[in-house]
Amino acid sequence: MSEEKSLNFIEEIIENDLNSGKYETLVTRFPPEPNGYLHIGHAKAICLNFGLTQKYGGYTNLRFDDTNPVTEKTEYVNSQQEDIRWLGFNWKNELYASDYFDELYGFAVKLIEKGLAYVDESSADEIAALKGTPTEPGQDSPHRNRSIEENLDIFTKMKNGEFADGAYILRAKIDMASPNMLMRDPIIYRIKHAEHHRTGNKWCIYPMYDFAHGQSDSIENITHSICTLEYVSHRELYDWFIEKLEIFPSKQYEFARLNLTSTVMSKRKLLQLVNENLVNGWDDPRMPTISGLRRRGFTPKSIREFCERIGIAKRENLIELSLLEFCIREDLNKTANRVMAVLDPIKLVITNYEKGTEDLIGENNPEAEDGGGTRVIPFSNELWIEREDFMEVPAKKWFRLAPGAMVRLKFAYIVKCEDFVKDENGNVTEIHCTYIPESKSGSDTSGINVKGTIHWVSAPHAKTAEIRLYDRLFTSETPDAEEGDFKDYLNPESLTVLPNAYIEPALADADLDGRYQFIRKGYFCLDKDSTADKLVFNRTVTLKDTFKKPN
RNA sequence: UGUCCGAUAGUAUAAGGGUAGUACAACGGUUUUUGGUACCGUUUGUCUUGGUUCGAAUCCAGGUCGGACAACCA
Repeated sequence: MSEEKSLNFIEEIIENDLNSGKYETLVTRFPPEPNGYLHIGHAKAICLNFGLTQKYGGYTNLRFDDTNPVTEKTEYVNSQQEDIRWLGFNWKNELYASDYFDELYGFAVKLIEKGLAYVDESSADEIAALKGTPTEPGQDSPHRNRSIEENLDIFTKMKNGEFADGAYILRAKIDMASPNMLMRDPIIYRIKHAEHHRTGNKWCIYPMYDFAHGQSDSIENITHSICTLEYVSHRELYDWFIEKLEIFPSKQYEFARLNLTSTVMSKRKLLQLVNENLVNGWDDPRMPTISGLRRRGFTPKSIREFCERIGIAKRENLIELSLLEFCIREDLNKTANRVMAVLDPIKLVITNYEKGTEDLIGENNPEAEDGGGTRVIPFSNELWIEREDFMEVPAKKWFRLAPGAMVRLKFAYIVKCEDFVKDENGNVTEIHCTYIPESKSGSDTSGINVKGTIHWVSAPHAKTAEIRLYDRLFTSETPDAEEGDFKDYLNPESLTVLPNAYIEPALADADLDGRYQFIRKGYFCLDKDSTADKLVFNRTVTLKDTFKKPN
């Protein structure tokens, strides 16, 4: 028997509509405004819309909602397309609301002819004054009852560029006393003498969102127009236009947008972080943008998995960052090769190692489906190890290096700490060990069992690299909800740069697509800032750490 | 003071009148040449008050709490 996987509320609606024969083909759309970069919240909507048509058949359009020429740019169109493709989705048609400007203009004329729209020369303040409040009804504009002929005449002149911005607007004639503020004669066209990224200067009037979105859905025969909760109150208007215009009845459904702990998601706030140089651009690896996550080392698969796991519902939610971290660890654990890098080095000298150097064999990834293969790792009597792997006075349950203690050097020998050197400030500068020749990894006949295994890099063979460690961008789990400015809660330690870490020589061939586990330190990837002489690695995420530090 | 939407473990999400389940998190254990992985286990929940019913997370009514709505933005 097949496993019954439960459906979310949108899937239920779709299955009902398909089973009842209401629709034969499912058509959805992803409709971003090209005015910024896509973030993980958009990824949720992308996975939903494209995922639905992958599951039920039909197709998904990519439609740019470009009805406001002053905020939109081709640059954003391109970056948004790149991000959607990177996530692994392909749209059926690439469309633009601006493709429909002629048709939309015709719809406006039709509404005027039906006596359902009028031009209004009131100022923005005057309109606001008559709008009422959520608890009080509004009042009719003095221009509400102009003749159809006059409305048509002025609207034509608006289109022909005879008026300055703001001189007139076109409003739907609905009900100034409606409990829904959006139904109080909403503005549907405004004059904007601005160059549009696609239509250039052809138009000087542009439709508002409410007069473009539903009609665009209808033109494309979108069956299920899925958007976020803040559009719930727009649905009444959405349906009103479709009804009065007598066009294909697309239906709008709303789900709760994604909120993630310790970050912000609003475009306005992300823009502020970029503009005020609080991060290094839209693709800063600390940003929740798709491009930031990509640069950080997240995989498309991990993001799709995340979107699958968070679910689709109508209640507001705040997802814990740990779920995103789980998703990327789960993917990388199976795919990332294991290598060794020492982030905070201290010298370890093996006093009885006479061979000079030796090539050892290391497994690339025992968790990989194909076994991962092996590589050569050079070894010598002088190594770099992690400073935190040595304690002069070991804590309870410490099973790394300490005076007299033994540990396994990963892929190599067991060593015993015999001595250490301190500088005049009391800092340990060098650790002296002896090794057990019979304990070589893979052919250990020593019979010695040690609890600790530490990573290392041979000092004479090591390459250096810059390593960038990232932590959560905000110290508050809910920076949006805190008192005062959200920027007051930025985490000052969200970025730590280690300019001179040591990496094993095999990493010299790292490329931008590679994903690596630095053994015991986390998952890393090469950053685009790398040059031939200077490699830069980003830490995608740490390994899960269940070691309870003393104290 | 209005209208609309919502409420299930710490966080999400199922159960659609009949055993409140799953995942992440947390905690404990086994295995381990990564204090990782894998495997096993533990803790924690139906906002509230009534009603309908043999039986309610589910249906109904009232309340409480949270969110959205007064841009010539989307």
